[in-house]
Parts: sequence; C-alpha cells; structure tokens
Amino acid sequence: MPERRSRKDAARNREAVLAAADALFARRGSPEDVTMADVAAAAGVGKGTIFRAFGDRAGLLRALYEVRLEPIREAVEAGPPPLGPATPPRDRVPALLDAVLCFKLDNRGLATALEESGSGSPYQADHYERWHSLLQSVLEQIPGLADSGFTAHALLAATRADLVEHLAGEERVPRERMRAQLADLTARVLASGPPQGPGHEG
Amino acid sequence: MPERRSRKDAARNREAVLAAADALFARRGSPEDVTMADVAAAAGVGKGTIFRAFGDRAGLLRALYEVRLEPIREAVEAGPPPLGPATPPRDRVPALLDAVLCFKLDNRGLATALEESGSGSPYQADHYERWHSLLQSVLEQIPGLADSGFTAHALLAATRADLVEHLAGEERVPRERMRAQLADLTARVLASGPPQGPGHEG
DNA sequence: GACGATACGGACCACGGGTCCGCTTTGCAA
DNA sequence: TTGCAAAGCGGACCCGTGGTCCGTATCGTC
Repeated sequence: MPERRSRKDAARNREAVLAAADALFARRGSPEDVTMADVAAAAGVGKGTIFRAFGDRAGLLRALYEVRLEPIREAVEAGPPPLGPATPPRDRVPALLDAVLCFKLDNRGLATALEESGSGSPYQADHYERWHSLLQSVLEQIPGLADSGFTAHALLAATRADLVEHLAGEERVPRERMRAQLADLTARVLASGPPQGPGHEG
Repeated sequence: MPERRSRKDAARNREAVLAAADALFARRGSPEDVTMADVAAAAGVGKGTIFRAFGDRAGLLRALYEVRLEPIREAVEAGPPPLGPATPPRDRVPALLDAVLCFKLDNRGLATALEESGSGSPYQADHYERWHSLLQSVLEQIPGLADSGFTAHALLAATRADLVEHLAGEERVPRERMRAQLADLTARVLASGPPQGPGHEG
C-alpha cells in the first residue's frame, strides 16, 4: 500500500503543527509576528520537527493553504455550476473570482502570510499559476476579449490578500459589499464586447 | 532660509546614500539581497549614518521613491494634459494609470523593494494613499461609475510592482504591449455604462 | 586655534529562519 | 518480552540582517 512511509507520531505531529499554525495565523493580526518558534511551541513540538516535516516556512504555509483550498478546488474541477466546468464562461468567471475572494476573506491571515512570505513574488507560486491559467482559459472562451492572460492577472490582482485585508480590516468594508464590488468590476470587464466605442476615441 | 539644519557632510552623505541605494536596487535583481550594509559600503559610509539619516530601511526606500516620483507628481498636480488637472476624467484616468505603470517599469527594483518592504501592506503607505485618493476622486467625476473607491484599488492593483516585475521579467511582455493591455483594461472598466450594449447581453 | 555641537562608523545586540546531532520512540522480529 | 535498527525528535546552535550605541572625527564658529 502507498502509505508506507511516515511513522504515526510523525503524522500526528504534522497534524498538530498544521492545526497550531492555522490557529496562530487566524488569531494573530499580522502573519509577520507568527514565528516558527511560536508555531513549534503552540504545537508542542520542537522547531526541528517543523522543518523536517515542511522544509521551510513557505512549505508550511503552502501545506496549510492546500488543505484549506481542497474543497474549493474540487468544486472548481468537478463540481456543479456555477464553479464547475459545466458553467458557461460568462457566469463562471465571476463565480471563480467570488470563490477566491471568499476564500481570502475566510483565511485572511493565512492568505496574507502566504502571499508575502518571501521567496519572491506570489506570481511564482504554483497555486497562483493554477488559478491564473484556469481563469485565462475560461476567459478565452468569451468572444471579443483580448489579452486574456493580462485580464486574468488584473482580475486576480483585485483579490490580492493584502488588498482584501486592507478593505476588510482598515476600511471596514463588509463582506457582501466587497463581493458585490468585485462582481461589478468583473461584469464591467466582461461586458464590453466587440470594438464599440462611445465615439470620443479620435 | 529653511535649510539651516544639517551639516554639509551630512547632506553630502545623504546624497551618496541615495545614489548608492538607487544604483544597487536598479542593478541587483531582487531587492531582498540588497542589504543595508551593502548600501552603506557602496556609499562609502557606515551603517549608522544611513539609519541616522533615514530612520530605517523603509525610510530609505520612501525617500528614494519620493525623489524619483517628484517629476510625475508635479506633472499630475499642475502639469498639462493628459496628466494634469485640466484633463477630462475619462482621459485622465488612463493617463494616470499609464504613468504609474511606466514609473514602475522604469524603477522596477525600487518599486518592488518598497512594496514588499515590510511594515505591513503597501496599503498603509501614504504614497499609495495619495494615488488612490486622487484616482478615486477622478473616477467620481465620471457619471455612471459606482464604487469609485474599489475601482481605484482594483485598477491600481493591476499595476502592482510585483505583477509588473513578473510580466516584464518572467513573461517577457514588452513595455508597449503592457501599456496597451493596461489601457485596454482601463477602457473596459470605464466604458461600461448603463446606456450602450451590443445586444448579446441576455 | 580652540571648543561645543553635530555627525560618523563599525563593533555590538536582538531576533528570526534554518541546521545538527545526541537522545527517544517506534515498529518489527526473534 | 526483549532487542535492535531505523525513523523521528527537539532544542542548542549557527548565521545573516535590521537596528543601536558611543568613542572619535569633523564642522563651524569665535
């Protein structure tokens, strides 16, 4: 059978670390002031254990992220509309963005931590790559939209974790309002179709 | 005259540090691996001098940013169209965004460094605050646009330094193409008003 | 030239990520 | 049950970085 590696205490510790980290990132305001030693202490293990299990800080964040993202990913890959693949593109794009936004609202600490967690920009992380290529491919199915790659980047940029954090935390924008704003923006980006033009273009 | 404080060696060192930092951030790929000690060495001063002059790393970045941004800020505040205040809103919005984009393209290292340079999100930095409130106020003058605050955030998000860096560096998108893409996105966001609609909308 | 104020600069500190290695636990087998 | 090798543990330790401190050099003035 596959699960032959990993002793049971290792597995238990892994879970403990994930749980502890999850709690800490959720509880604490800034992800910056959750140190690896904190996580270790909260999980009741040594630092070595964390690094053995996850490689480095980014690895821990990634693992957490994957766990939390799992249900959404399934819904996107094989679920029913409006997230699933059977949805018509014009409806699926806003649904995808709304899902991303909600996810980041529900996991503010974690998402922020992952996005700013070093090793360069979030744009090299492969979870971003996945969202982007999916969104791009859906956008491509909408006729009259050029630059689906850039559009995908731009739409995703509107859901950046630190922006969401700022809106929710500083500007106290309520969840539903934020969702509506994003939906509105998406609609505007998708709406303009073929080469019309109000006439003031030279 | 105002400039009565600061001994001349202090002033000279300040300039040396700014120049050195500027060069380093431009030359080096990642802003992460420009350390304060590097800057000090390159400027031929001690670390203490830098911290005395700029407070902390973020302060140095901010100072550099201000210097570089000065001409643009003037053009925006009192220059001729399309950046200046006399420009009609529908033309000024894309011009502002284009200016931001070009600035970040021309100062990739610096902009990236400033945006990720800790102390929380870029959304607390007051230069962001300035761009946002300006953009928002211009957007508000365009009839039929709701949520100018969020729209301003979203449009600015499309010019985030790390995104620009990714597009220019990884995806090798040429400058003019990127400008065109941003202009197109902006146009789409601004275009959709209630009135028109090519007819394929339901 | 002398003297106080100002600024210099690099040794020094705090702290966080990441490593290492002697010790413990686990799981298997006799 | 006992023995034993491998897997895993954990915290002392290392190292690089931002930031501080204070004896010393410089400035500017009289």
